[in-house]
Amino acid sequence: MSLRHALLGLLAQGPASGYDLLKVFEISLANVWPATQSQVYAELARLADADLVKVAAGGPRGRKEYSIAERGLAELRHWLTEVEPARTGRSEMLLRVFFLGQTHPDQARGYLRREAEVAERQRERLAALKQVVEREESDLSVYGRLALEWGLRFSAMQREWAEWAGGQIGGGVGPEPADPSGPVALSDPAGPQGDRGHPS
Amino acid sequence: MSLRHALLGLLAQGPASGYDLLKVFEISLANVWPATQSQVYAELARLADADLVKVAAGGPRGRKEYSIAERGLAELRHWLTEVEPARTGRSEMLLRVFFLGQTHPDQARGYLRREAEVAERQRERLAALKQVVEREESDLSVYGRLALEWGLRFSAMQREWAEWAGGQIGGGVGPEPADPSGPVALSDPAGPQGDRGHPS
DNA sequence: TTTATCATGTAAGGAGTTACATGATTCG
DNA sequence: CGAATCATGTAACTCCTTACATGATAAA
Repeated sequence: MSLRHALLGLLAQGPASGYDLLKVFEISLANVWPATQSQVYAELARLADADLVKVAAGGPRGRKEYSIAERGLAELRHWLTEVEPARTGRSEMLLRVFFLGQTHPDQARGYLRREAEVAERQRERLAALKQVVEREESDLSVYGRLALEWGLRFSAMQREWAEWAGGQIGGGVGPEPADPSGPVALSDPAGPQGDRGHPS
Repeated sequence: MSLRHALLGLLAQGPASGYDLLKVFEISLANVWPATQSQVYAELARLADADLVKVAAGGPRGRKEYSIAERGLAELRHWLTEVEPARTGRSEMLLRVFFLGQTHPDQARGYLRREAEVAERQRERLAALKQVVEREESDLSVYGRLALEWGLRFSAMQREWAEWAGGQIGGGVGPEPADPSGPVALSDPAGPQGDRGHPS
């Protein structure tokens, strides 16, 4: 139920319409908590229904201005300080890594190289944003900067890991004979496979 | 649709029942792609229906043994090499960071300190697992190791960031007067807020 | 006047979670 | 015999995505 809290958090910084909030999701929260138009409008309606926000209808073109209510602020603070964050990460990127043995080493290396490149582009984008933010003496709060720094560190880590990982694969760099049907092909009858690593 | 590919990936390593696969999800893929019992059984049925896997019914107690079909293997390889990974990360942890200005600096620091501790425990757990894996001369494929290493690097990064971030907050370490209703309280009428950082 | 932007909603479906429900077999 | 484990499924609900649908106002 974190979309709810994202909306409360934004409304705690000042009143806004669904449309306004949507913009913030696109520009600013896109990489932390993406949300679609459908979702935002629906959740705002629920929030108003639960008296966590107040609505002032009647702006220019059907515009509704939402502002946080006492109960909403209380809920936000409760969530921030007393609710244990869910850490159920899903990573399509890592899921693929587990099964990369099903491809040629060359393809596995290619996959990791592309990941390294994507991470590097991301890092550069954030580094540029950081420059802008620092130069402009900031609209951006301390906390926004912390998130930005997380992104920088994450993308640097990701790039370094992907480069290292690419180097770990096989010895052969040129084309090698394909191994017949997988990496180790554990098809023992005694149930499937032993333990595997579990990161994050 | 990655649960589908996770199942195909596991079945590519050898036949298994839904129950077997569930175990793998609990032990091994839990941190990369968690899945529940409901989900696994339902998806296996769909997979069989689409002829991506074959079923051999009739084990001891209603046990059904699934094995990957040609089409399934083709789909798996296609996904691994030709489908661009979705990078839509959601992070409850970072979402909170954005709104930490709604609490006392002390509480914000507390939050980040707890995150650092959680990350450190995670790191230790993975480091221990790495030792085991290295000592046992490994059932764990090269690729499992790559994922494990990712987890180690990620949790180290997370811990370092959280410690650094805690230090960035306020100057005051003792109790400070609460600021009335938020950090900067951008309640300007000219639409909501400027740009904010967007990490990963 | 046409186009872009502002502004809000609904509907259908996929994916995930939690809870319920049932029964067979093995081990102590 | 009773408990643990093996083994499979269904139902209800929440959350998210994609697509459809509509209309007002501001700027060129």
